Amino acid sequence: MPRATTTSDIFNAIAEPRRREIIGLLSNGQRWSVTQVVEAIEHPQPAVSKHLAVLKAVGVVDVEKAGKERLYFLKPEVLKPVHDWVKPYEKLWDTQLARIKTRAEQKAAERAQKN
Amino acid sequence: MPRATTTSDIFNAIAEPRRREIIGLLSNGQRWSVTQVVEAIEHPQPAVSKHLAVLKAVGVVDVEKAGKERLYFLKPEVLKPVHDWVKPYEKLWDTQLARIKTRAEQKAAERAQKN
DNA sequence: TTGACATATTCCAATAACGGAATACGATAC
DNA sequence: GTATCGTATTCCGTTATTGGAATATGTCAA
Repeated sequence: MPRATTTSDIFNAIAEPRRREIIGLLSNGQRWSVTQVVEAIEHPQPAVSKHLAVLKAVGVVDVEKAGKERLYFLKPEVLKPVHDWVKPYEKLWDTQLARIKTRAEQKAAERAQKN
Repeated sequence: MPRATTTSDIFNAIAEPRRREIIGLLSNGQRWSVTQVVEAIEHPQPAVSKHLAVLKAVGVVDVEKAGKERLYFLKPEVLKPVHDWVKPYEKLWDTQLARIKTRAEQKAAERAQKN
């Protein structure tokens, strides 16, 4: 069994850095033509069109026709599963950092006592 | 150019659902032997060992030897880049929901005025 | 209708994933 | 040392991906 398709879910779609970059561009809420995306990220037009097709397949972007242009825009809510999955772990490194910080403060307090 | 390696970064590593599942298991902060993981997720041992190897390669888990067992545990901070990347988008679907809510409230207010 | 522009699609080559099966390695116990 | 348990590794076949190049499709304007 090969690796899951890039279009099989949002986790596979965003594994590719340039696709995350495109999502980042569209995050300003504006509609972007393919040419604009091509100019922003430095990559040939066919490659960009392919990445956009993957993003569209998983639903994280959608298109609007405008004459000869295609205007892509973000559907951010499709990223929610990623957020929901990773959010709980935030607490783990938070508490770990908190623990380190606490220990550092304790040592500082000990040093202060000695003097 | 082929797809990026699953071990090339955390985004590629977590694209595979069973690897996310394993991360979920280890999120209780305990050390898990391979056998325990095998029993928890239903999957043959070699497959689990391979997934663990990928997770270890990107650093999101680490191992400790204990006799003939290998005890794996989570290094949650490696997930931080994923969290950091996706977090800003939260606001987008939040405001979108907020906008819908606002509109609903406006309509309710309009209806209230008519009566 | 011809041409120019915007975008999508197709074909290619190279690469790596995944599960499965078999097997190898390593540690303990007898 | 031999058996056994726990785990890792190797080999296999199938399949998708990626960028690149070339080309096709579609839309508008002159």
